[in-house]
Amino acid sequence: MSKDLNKVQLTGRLGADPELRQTPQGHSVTTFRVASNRSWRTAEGEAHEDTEWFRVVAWNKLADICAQWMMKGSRVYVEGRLQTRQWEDQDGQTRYLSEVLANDIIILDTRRDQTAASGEPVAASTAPAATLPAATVPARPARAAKVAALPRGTNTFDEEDLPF
Amino acid sequence: MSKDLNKVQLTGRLGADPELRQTPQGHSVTTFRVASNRSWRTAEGEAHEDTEWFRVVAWNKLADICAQWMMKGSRVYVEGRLQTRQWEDQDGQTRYLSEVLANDIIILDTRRDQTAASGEPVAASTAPAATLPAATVPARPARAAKVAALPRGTNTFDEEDLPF
Amino acid sequence: MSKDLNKVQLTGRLGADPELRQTPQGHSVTTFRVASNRSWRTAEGEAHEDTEWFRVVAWNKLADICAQWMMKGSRVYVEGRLQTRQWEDQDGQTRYLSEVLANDIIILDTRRDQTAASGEPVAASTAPAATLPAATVPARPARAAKVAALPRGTNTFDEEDLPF
Amino acid sequence: MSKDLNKVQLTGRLGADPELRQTPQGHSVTTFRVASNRSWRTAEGEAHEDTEWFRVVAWNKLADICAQWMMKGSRVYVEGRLQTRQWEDQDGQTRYLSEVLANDIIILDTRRDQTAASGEPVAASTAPAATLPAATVPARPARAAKVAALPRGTNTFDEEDLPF
DNA sequence: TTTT
DNA sequence: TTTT
Repeated sequence: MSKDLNKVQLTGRLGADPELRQTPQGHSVTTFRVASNRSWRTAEGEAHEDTEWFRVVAWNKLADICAQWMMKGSRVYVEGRLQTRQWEDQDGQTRYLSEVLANDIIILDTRRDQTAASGEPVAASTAPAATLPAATVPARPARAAKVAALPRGTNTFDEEDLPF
Repeated sequence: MSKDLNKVQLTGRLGADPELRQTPQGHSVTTFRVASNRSWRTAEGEAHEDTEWFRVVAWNKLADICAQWMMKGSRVYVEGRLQTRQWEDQDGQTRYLSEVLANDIIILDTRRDQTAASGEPVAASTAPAATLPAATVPARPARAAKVAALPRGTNTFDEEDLPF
Repeated sequence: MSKDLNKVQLTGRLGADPELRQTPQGHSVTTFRVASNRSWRTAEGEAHEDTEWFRVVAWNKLADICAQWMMKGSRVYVEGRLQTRQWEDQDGQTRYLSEVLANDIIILDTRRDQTAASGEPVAASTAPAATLPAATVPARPARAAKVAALPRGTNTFDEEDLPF
Repeated sequence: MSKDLNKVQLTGRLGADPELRQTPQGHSVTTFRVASNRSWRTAEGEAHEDTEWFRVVAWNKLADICAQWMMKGSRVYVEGRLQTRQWEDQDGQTRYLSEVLANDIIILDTRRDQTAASGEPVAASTAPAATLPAATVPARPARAAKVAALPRGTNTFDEEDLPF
């Protein structure tokens, strides 16, 4: 079996804050949705625009960084591979869900109103990169993990009991 | 609205011959499925492998080239953007289908048994690139377009009556 | 001869304003340099950082957009192919210069002090995308084209008399 | 300092066998040159072709795999980041050399006459991926490391005494 | 210096 | 559900 390329690259803005969860084994998993905008002109010169939504999943250290530095409205670059989960629904229909399993994320900007609560900029506002030491800023409050279902695990971690 | 990146790149082999159809407006549309293989080892050193299937759509000249030069088993590089179509099924459930709208394709090799029928290599066997003049080789027989449904058009062509 | 992949993708900030020139045939050519930063940790946990400089060339409409919307400090995404020009210097030594021939550019943000002169934001500050109609904003003053040398042309335009 | 994208992706064929060397610290370094072909038509329909040569460097395990599985004529996919080394030559001129520091390589095919010597296919002929267990095939004879100069190290390994 |  |  040969090795192939499977790469997705996208930029866009988060539609909501990322959701951080912990697996029973103690691995972090963060999911979020990204709106990627496109604008184009028809042959006649009419302007159009369009938004494509991506579901993104990040694991472990990358998951923690996402939860800490990104929020609703943040603009990000995401690179990863596309994986499509497939299952039978209650009506016996095959259902598909495609998502990007991230392996690299660059925060292109954070939301402007990030200073709202405190009145002064959180470090994240000048935070260049996802690789900055997390400890230098107060993490955003962890979101509760009201997790349930047990879909198929990713192959990176061989877990059968993911929290989403 | 800002312009964003939405790029998918994959290599893999076609699971079946490409399907070429014509829209009522006379545009060519070719669809095919690509199996992209991945192999990896667990921390313990166990070998694993996995296949991810992509649905790919190509339009116009690129559609014609795909139908002419590619077949079941061909190894290809595909680049395009990911688009997810979404609709309500008969049970009122939202269904999703993600596919790659190709804008560049490189034929990495054609199938080995391409000489099977005739006993001599079809022109595709020496076909270097997707950019070769199509007229220099006999096209593979067009597959019948037993087309029906009317999903959402792609924005590239503003068509409402796609043949697939 | 087969068709191959030759793709470069980078993000970074412009080290200086882009330089726009016109060829004798009336084609626009814009060049600029981009600083792409990288940070990493050694195995021992020491932080390091590094800047890689890219020379970028854009042609025609893309060249005009770059000159109009980008300036020193702008953060951009650039995609293109790498080409290395090569020549003999006066000492008979072979010299090389690699540059990215851009085919897609996304402006990720413009410089913060873009309002400096006028006290109010130039249109570029709200400029979402490189694809906006150029006519809606006053172009930055064209930089003079004090052009001279005649390096090897790009193959896109078959010109022998480039202005840089 | 922010984190940026610096990615090169190319396909092409090796102009010569890869050169494997060992650093004094015992790290493997393999270098090779890849010819990436491009064909295009002018507006008038004339066919043109062009070859771009890339210098590629791989380290450690990836270096070993390259040396073992690739040879002159092999077609490969290479992904990495571009780095430009710069130095003063004996005439005080600044010289530049750009190369791709590989982080992923896919072997797209091996050379057809790989069976030449033995009369039967080496395992590499069916070798799908760069990730196959090296031990299942006889390695190609290691090339001698007649190494000398001391250019600037790559930042991945913090070595000052590279063998090329 | 590759390949078709 | 994002953003300009």
